[in-house]
This record gives sequence, structure tokens and C-alpha cells, in this order.
Amino acid sequence: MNKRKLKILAAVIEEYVRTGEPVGSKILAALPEINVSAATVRNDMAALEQMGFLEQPHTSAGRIPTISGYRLYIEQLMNPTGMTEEEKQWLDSMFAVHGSATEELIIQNATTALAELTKCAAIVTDFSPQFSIISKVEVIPTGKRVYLILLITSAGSIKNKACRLEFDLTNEQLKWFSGFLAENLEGISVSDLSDELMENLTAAVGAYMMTISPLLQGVCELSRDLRQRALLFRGERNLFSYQDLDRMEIVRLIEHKDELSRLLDDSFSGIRVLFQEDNQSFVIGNSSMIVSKYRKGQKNAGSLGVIGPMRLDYAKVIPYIEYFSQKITDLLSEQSEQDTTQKEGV
Amino acid sequence: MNKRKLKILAAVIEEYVRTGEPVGSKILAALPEINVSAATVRNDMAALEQMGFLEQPHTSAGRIPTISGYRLYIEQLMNPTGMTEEEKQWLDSMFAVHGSATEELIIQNATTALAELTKCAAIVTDFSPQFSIISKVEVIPTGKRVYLILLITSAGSIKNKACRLEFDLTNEQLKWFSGFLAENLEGISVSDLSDELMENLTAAVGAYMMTISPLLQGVCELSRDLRQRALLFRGERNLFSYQDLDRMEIVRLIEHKDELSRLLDDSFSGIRVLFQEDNQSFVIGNSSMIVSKYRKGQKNAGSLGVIGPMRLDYAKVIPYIEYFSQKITDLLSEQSEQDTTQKEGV
DNA sequence: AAATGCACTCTGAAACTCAGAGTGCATCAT
DNA sequence: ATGATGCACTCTGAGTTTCAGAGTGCATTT
Repeated sequence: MNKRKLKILAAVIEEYVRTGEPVGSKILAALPEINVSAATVRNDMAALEQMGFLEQPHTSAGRIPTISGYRLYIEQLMNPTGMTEEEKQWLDSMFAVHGSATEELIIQNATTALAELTKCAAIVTDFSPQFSIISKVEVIPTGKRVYLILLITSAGSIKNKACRLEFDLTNEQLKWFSGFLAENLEGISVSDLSDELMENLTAAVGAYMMTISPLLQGVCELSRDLRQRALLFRGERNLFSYQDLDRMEIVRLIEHKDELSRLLDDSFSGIRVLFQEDNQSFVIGNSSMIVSKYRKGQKNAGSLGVIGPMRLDYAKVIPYIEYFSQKITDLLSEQSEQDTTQKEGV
Repeated sequence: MNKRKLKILAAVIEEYVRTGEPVGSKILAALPEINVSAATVRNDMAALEQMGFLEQPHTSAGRIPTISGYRLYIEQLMNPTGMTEEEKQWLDSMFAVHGSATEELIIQNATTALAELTKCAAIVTDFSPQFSIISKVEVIPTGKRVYLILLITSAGSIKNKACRLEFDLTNEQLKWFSGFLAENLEGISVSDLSDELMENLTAAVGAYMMTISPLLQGVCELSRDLRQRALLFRGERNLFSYQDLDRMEIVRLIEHKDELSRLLDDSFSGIRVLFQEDNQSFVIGNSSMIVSKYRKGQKNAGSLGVIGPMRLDYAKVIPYIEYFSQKITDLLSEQSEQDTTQKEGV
């Protein structure tokens, strides 16, 4: 394995990504960065095929990269293009929707933007809500025997649920229950909202049990909601525009998107690129998936990634993913600082 | 035009919908409901073609229905299959998610269910929020200089927005502003939330202007949000499974879905079936769109419909749409009664 | 070590073929 | 007069065949 072979491998991949056609020796020899004859290129390509980095769809066709070929390219050969200033600005403006954006919104916007920018499907798992604090619990009467339960976290996400009771609460009852919830829930971390805690609350209510049980039920559901990590999937549509992805497989993927979270939540660090390999049968054939983690403060808060054709401009897309995960980490961490300030302030 | 010709037209359409292949005289003659020879069928088909109800993709192929053919079939020939009891039950269970479902949720669930049931894309425009009443306005401090504005309507929909101020409000200020909003907004109909009203409020605030202007801004935005009619589009994916719809056109449709609302909001009554005709270039080629209105109480509250291939089992799908619009009308009207009771109750 | 020349292979588009499905029409039957 | 039969004609689409072009490997030359 020498330098020229690597150069040729890189050229094959870049050419193949560009055109989608198997790449022949002639085309490579004509490239400015390759200054040897086609025959020499052929010899090197034969060697690269031997080593498992290239393959021929059939004799007398050009070569296409194998998964190992892409791997080698991504890990050692490509030189990332970074993002242009314009792109960064566009993105920053996407993120800076409003000074007062909630974490939820940040993540949603990011997912959409990522899909749009890469023309791939973007996927994000988010368990950052777990690191936030219940900042407010309210019970608000909104109609005859209908009460709205409101749960607000320090991250700015708001969950609510309407509950219908058998009887109307007296003002005292309402006041008592509001106070009770505030006392027991406000200020505690979402991750501490265990089922046990809720059971304890239920027990503590005791006497009032019968009357307000639907309300407590509602609180339980909201807290469960809050603890659940979100899975966002945007830009599925983009996948249909790639010729080399099978439509049936795309549909299957969309219908079983939850299976993806397994891949995303695996423990790893930095950027990871996944291909369809023996064991991972749920990834679409000829597709690849690029994932990265993001953090909130020091803690892992989720993963984000894109799914696209294997024939992808990695030198461009990987920096995007890096930028996104960094950006989200920054934004969440900023918020997280506010949380702590707020906590101290209270 | 005689009875037999109509029978043949219906048979052609049903056969074509079933197989997707142009239908020849032989196949028709073999059907139990047609008891004449193939030649006779041919003569009748030639006549039907003359009249513009059938066409041949090319000489010596079978016939396929024209748009006029489908029209005639839908208006006079088909006999609707209605829904099975199972289907009705499945649907009713979909709708009955929770006794305390908000209108928004009802509509969303219905859209999803409709898409699933018909295997088409389902589309719903909803302006029922406009008929509901602001039942609660709250301003809740949720952090340092961060306030949450909460708008709850009698239909159970909840809009909220976090606002960041330059200074923290004193308790009195907060109380005053809350009272001010409650006094001026609670109990009024969403459709009365005009921009003028908001301007008047801004004027009335006067002195406090500087401090709380972001909050008023927030209220304005929320009210604008509330007045806007929603456009829901579900099951886009389904469209990709139909061979005779062009993928590019589907993508275009999805990207310009708002243009659809024009078709949906047109005034008409009952069920309407639209095809790609000269002027309506935004409908996908070879597709059809079935739409119906639904009401809340006596007022039109929105439209719902599906988009699918022209080759659709109308006898089945049209009853679905009828059932859905009836069901939604019922559910919303039920809610609407509650509103009025509540209003009187207060 | 790299380039040249050359015989060989494989593909994919174009041309060709042809059975089968379908038609229209003239004619026959009732 | 209405429907059935027979028949010649048309068109398609699937299967074959053909062939130039692209690409290769290898023996040989520089």
C-alpha cells in the first residue's frame, strides 16, 4: 500500500460519489491529481480490489468503493471541507429563532435544519429534558369539572393535560392540592420523578383520594411524558430522492423508526459512521448513517445524525454533523447555566 | 345511452381500479353481470368512447376510464359499500382516546386515522378554534426575567410562549397585568381577537409600556396563532406506494401543501371529488382528491379529505369520508355545547 | 517502475421479432 | 333491429439479437 494507491482510492470514491457511475481507469488518469497512465491506475486498482477496498459490479466495468473503502476514506483520506461562512450564518439564524426558545424547540429546529442542509433524513434522540428541573406546577380550572394540569420545566418545556373530575373542587380543595403539588414537585429534577415518588404522593393525598384521583393520574402521565426521551425524525422525504435506496426499505425504516434509537444511543464518542453490515439489518441497503452525541453541560444529552445514501459527500456532511452537535451542546449548556443561576436565585 | 352501456362503464371502472390494466371486451364479457358477447361489449365501448367516458391508451389496447367516466360513475353508478361494523368500532375507539381530548387532538387523530384507513394522504383544514372562547389568560414567572404567557380556550387548546423581559416585574406589576389581561380577554371569542383589539390593549397599558412590551407582544403572537386556521397533512408516505403517481409531483405537492387549502376551503357542500383538470395544475397527475366539510354546531368549521390515485375504490372511500366528517361534526358540536353551558355557568 | 499495445470481456442501448390481446367491421342469426 | 360470429388488421411488450464502447489484464517496451 503506497501513497499513490491511497490517492487513487480517494479519487475513485470522490468520482463515484459525484457521478454514481463505476469509475474506470481512463477517467482517473485524466484527473489532475493523478499523473500516471491509465494502465498504472489499473494495476493499482487491481491491488486495491485485492485488498478489499474496491469492487467491480462486473468484469469490464469500472470500480466502486466497498464499505471498507469508504471507511478508510473517511478515517484517513478525505479532507473535510468545513462549512462556508454563509452556511454558518444561515444556521446560526435558524438556531437564534427567539432568545427565549425552549430546548424542545431548539432541538426540533436543529433536526429540520440538518435534514434540509444535508438533503438526508435527520434523526435526533433527546434525553436532555431529564436534566431539567420542575419549575412550576399549576392546576387551573378551565371549565365545569375540567381542570388543566400544567408542568413547566426549567428548560422551558411545557406539558399540560386536561382532566375531568366527577365533582367540582371547592376553592379550598384546589388551593390545597396546588400547594401540595408545588411543595412536592417544584424544584426537583425531572430524572427524580420516579414512579415511586408518584406513588408516595398518591399515598400522601390519602383522604382526598377519591375526588382528585384523576388529577393525580394526570400528573403521573405528565411526569412520565417528561421523563421519556424524544425521538425526532425529519426529512424522511429526502430519502426518496436517492436512486440507489430501495423505496420499500425506506418505507419500512420510517415505519420502524424507533429501532433506530438503538443505534443512536449506543455508547461511543465523537462521530460514528455506520454502514449496512451483516448484523445491522435494519439500516437501509446502500445507505449510511452518521451519528454524533451532544451534551448538556458535562452530561450526554442525546444523539443526532443523518441517514443518507452510502454515496454521500462525507467531507461535507461530517463537518456539518460536528458543527451541529457542538452548536446544540453550546445552546443547551447555556440554558443549563441559566437553570442553575435560577435555582440559586430562588 | 342505455342501461347496458352504464353497466359496462361501471364494470370497466371497477375492473380497472382492481387491476390497473386497460380493460378489454373479453374480460368484461366473462363477468357474471354482463351477459352479452364480447363483440357487443366492443360496440358499446366504442360508443362510450365516443361519448367521452372511456379512452384507449392506444389502438388495440383495452379501455380505461376518462375523468368524465369517473364522474359519471361516482355520481350515478357506484353503490357505496358503507363501512363494516368492525371498521366503525376501530374508528370509534380511535376517536375516543380520552374523554378529555381537546379539539386539536380530535382533529389530529382523525387525520391520522383517515390516512391509515384509506391508504391515502389525508388532509384537514381546521378553523374551529375561531369559534371557541378564551377561557383563561395567565402570566407565570418561570425564571429570572422570564415569563410564560398562557392562553387557554374553551375548546381545550393551550398556547403558550415564554418572554424575556429587561427587568423583573414586581409582584404588584405582575398582578396588575394578569388582572388586566384577564379582564380584557377572558370570555371573548377567539374570532374577536382582532389586531385592533390588541392595539387598543397596548394603548391602554400606557405607562407600563416600556417594561412589559415584550409580554404584550407575546400575547399578540399567541392570539394570532390562535386565529390562524390549521392545515394538517398526514400519510404523505402512502402516496409513494402508488405506481401511477409521479414521485416528483408528490414531492412537489408535499412541499407546497399550503396551496391545497385553496381547494379545501372553496365553498361547496356535501362531498366533492376533484380531478386534475386543466386549471388545477397543482393536483398531482392521475390523482384525485375527495373532500368534505365538517361543522361545529351550525357553523362550517373546516374541511377534510384525502388525496390518492385516480384509480381509487370510491365506493369505499367516499363513505369513509362521509363518516369522518359526520363524526367530527358530532364531536365538535358536543364540545361546543359544553362551551355554551360553561359560558352560562360562569 | 511506468507506459504501450492488444486481445478479450461485458454491458446497455438499439433494432428486430412475434405471439397475444384487442379492435372494427362486414356479415349472419333471431 | 339487435346481438353474435368470423376475420383481417393493429399495436404492444417481452424476449432476442446485435454491436459499439468502455474497461480490463497481461505481455512487452521504454
